Amino acid sequence: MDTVQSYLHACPARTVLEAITNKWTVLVLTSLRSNGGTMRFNELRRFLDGITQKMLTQTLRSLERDGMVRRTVYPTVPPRVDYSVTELGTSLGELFNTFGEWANENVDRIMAARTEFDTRPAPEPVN
Amino acid sequence: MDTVQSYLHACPARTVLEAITNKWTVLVLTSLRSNGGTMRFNELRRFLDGITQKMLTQTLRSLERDGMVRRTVYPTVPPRVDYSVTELGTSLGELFNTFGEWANENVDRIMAARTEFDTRPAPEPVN
DNA sequence: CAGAATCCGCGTAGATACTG
DNA sequence: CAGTATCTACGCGGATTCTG
Repeated sequence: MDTVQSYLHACPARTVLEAITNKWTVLVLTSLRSNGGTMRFNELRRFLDGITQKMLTQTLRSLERDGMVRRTVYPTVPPRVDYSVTELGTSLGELFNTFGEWANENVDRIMAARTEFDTRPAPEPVN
Repeated sequence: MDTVQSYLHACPARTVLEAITNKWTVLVLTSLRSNGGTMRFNELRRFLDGITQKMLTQTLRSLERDGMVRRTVYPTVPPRVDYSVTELGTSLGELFNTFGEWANENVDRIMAARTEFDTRPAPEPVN
C-alpha cells in the first residue's frame, strides 16, 4: 500500500489546501463573493474588521497569483484598486458554501463532543 | 452592513475551519477513511510517512475531542489502540472528497495562473 | 506498541512608521 | 487611497529522549 505522503507530495488537494489554510484567505474570498464580487482595498479592510493592512495585501496577492482574484488599478488620483473574484475563485467559493452549510448543521455535535471530552474523568491509573 | 468579523466570531464555519486548518488533520482523517475507517497508532504513523509522533498524537487527540475519531484502548501487553473514524468524521471526510475532486479538476488552472503571475513583467514606473 | 515530556527553529501574523 | 518596509512575538510543528 502506498503511503499518504508519497501520494500527497504531488497531490492537487495538497496544493489547494496549502493555498487556503491560513487565517484570511477563505474570509477574503467569501467577503468578495458576498458583496457582488468586487470590492476596493479599504472597503475589504473595513468589512473584514480586524485584518491588518499587511495581511490583507498579502492575502490578496496570493489569491491574485492563484487566479482567484483579479486586481484592477485605475490610474486616478487618489488611486483606486478593485479586487474582483474570478470564475475560478467563484467556483472554489461555492465549495466554501457547502462547507459552511455542513458547519451550520454539525457545529452543535462538535461542541457537544468537546464538552463531553473536556469533562471526561481522567483515566485513573490501575493500581 | 455587518462586518465579516462580527459575523464570523461566533460562526460555525470559523469553528470548523480552525479545527481543520493545520498541517495534518485532513490527512489523518483521509487516511483513516481510505483504510476501512480504523487504524492503529503506528499503522497511521507509517502510512502518513513524515508525521512525527508528537503531531500524530496531537492531531488524533484533537479529532477525538471534536468527535471525529473514536479512540479504543485494548488493555493488552503490548498495548493496542485503535482509531476509528466516527459518523461525524465520515460526514466531514466526504466534503474533503468533494474538495479533492475540485482540486484535481482545477489545479492546472491554478498552476497556470501562478506561472503567468510569476513571469509577468514588473510594472514599469511611469517616467 | 503507544505514547509523554522537553527543547527549539522558523514562519505566520501583528504593530508601527512611512510613501506615491 | 493603497500600499511598502521593518521589527517583533507567538505558537505550530519538528527533533530528541524517556516510559508503562
